[in-house]
Amino acid sequence: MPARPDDHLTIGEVIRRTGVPASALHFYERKGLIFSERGSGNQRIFPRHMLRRISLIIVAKRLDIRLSDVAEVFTTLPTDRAPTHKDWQRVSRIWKKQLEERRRAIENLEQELTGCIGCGCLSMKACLLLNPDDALGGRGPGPVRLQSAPPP
Amino acid sequence: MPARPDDHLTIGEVIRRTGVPASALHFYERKGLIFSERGSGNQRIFPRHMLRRISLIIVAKRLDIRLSDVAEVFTTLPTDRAPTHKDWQRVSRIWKKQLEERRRAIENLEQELTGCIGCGCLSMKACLLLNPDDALGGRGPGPVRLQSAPPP
DNA sequence: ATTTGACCTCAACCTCGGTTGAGCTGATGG
DNA sequence: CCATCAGCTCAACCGAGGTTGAGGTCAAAT
Repeated sequence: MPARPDDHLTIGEVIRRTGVPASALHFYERKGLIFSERGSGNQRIFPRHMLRRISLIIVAKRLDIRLSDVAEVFTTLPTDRAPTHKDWQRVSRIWKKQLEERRRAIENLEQELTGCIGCGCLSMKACLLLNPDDALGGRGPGPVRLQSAPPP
Repeated sequence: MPARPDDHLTIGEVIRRTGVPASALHFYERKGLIFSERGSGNQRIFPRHMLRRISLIIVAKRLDIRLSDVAEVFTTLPTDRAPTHKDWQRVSRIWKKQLEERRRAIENLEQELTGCIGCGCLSMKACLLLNPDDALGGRGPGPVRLQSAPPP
C-alpha cells in the first residue's frame, strides 16, 4: 500500500483503474498525450486528473479517432487540472462532427454503389465509382486521367 | 507499338488504362488477387479481362474494403474470363452490406456520444462510452473490469 | 556497339498504434 | 543475504498496403 498523496497515482494504479496497459501509457506519454512527474526511483507519478485525459483517449479509440487528432484537441485542454465539463463538451462536439462526416461519406458511397449495381459497367472512363472526383466531361472524349491530379 | 494479341496487355498498358502503379500490381499479384502469364523475357502478360478484377480492387479501395476481403470474394469469381454482370451484382451487394454495417456502427456511436455530451461523467465504472460491451449491472457494485474479458 | 526504355526481382522502408522482450534499478519481505 | 515485485529504458517486431531503390535482363533504336 503506497503512502502516495491522494492526488497522485503510480502507473500500476492507473493501469488498474483504466485498464490501459503500461506499454500503451508509455506510448501515449512519448506522443505527448499524457505526462507524469517522476518519483525517487524514476517511477512515473501521475496526477490524478490524468485519468480524465486517459478516459478521453479511450473514448477517442472507440470512435476511431487518430491519436494525432487527439493530440490536437488536447492542446486546448488544461494541463494542471482535470478538463471541465465545458472542455468535454467542446471536444465531444468536435468528435461528433467527425463521426457525422464519416457517416455522410459512407452514405454517399452507398448511393453511388447502389447506382452502380444496376449498371455494372466499371468502365475506366465513365464509371463514377472508378473516377471519384470526376471532372469528366469538361475534357472532351478520349482517355481520362485516373487517380492522380493532372500535372501542373 | 507492341504487336500483342488483342486480348493480352503488358503491365505498361495496364498501368495506362487503370492508373494503378506497377508496385501495386506486383503487390496484388503476390497477394493472389490478380495473375499473369509471362512473356519471352519474363514480362507479365495480363489477359485483358484482368482489367475487370483490377477495377473491382479499385472500387474496393474506395469503399475501404480490406484486400483480404477482396481476396475472399474473388475466390467466387471466374479466373478465365471477365466477371459477368451477375458476378458484379453479387459482389457489390456484399460490399453494400458492409457499408451499411459500418454506417450503423457509426450511427450507434453518434447516439452514445450525443447522450454522453450532456453527461460528461466519463466514469470508469459507469460511462457507456468507456465500457462498450457493458454487462455491467449483473456483477454488483465495485470496480468493473475494463477492456478485456474476464479470465476463464 | 551502345544507349535507351520497359520490365524484372528482391530487400528495405514507411505509417499507425501499439506489444514484446531483454536487461536494468530500487524498495520490500523473509 | 537474497528473492521478488514494481517499475524503468531501449530496441525490435506486428499487419496493412503499399513505395522506393539497387541491380539485372531484354529488345529496339541510334
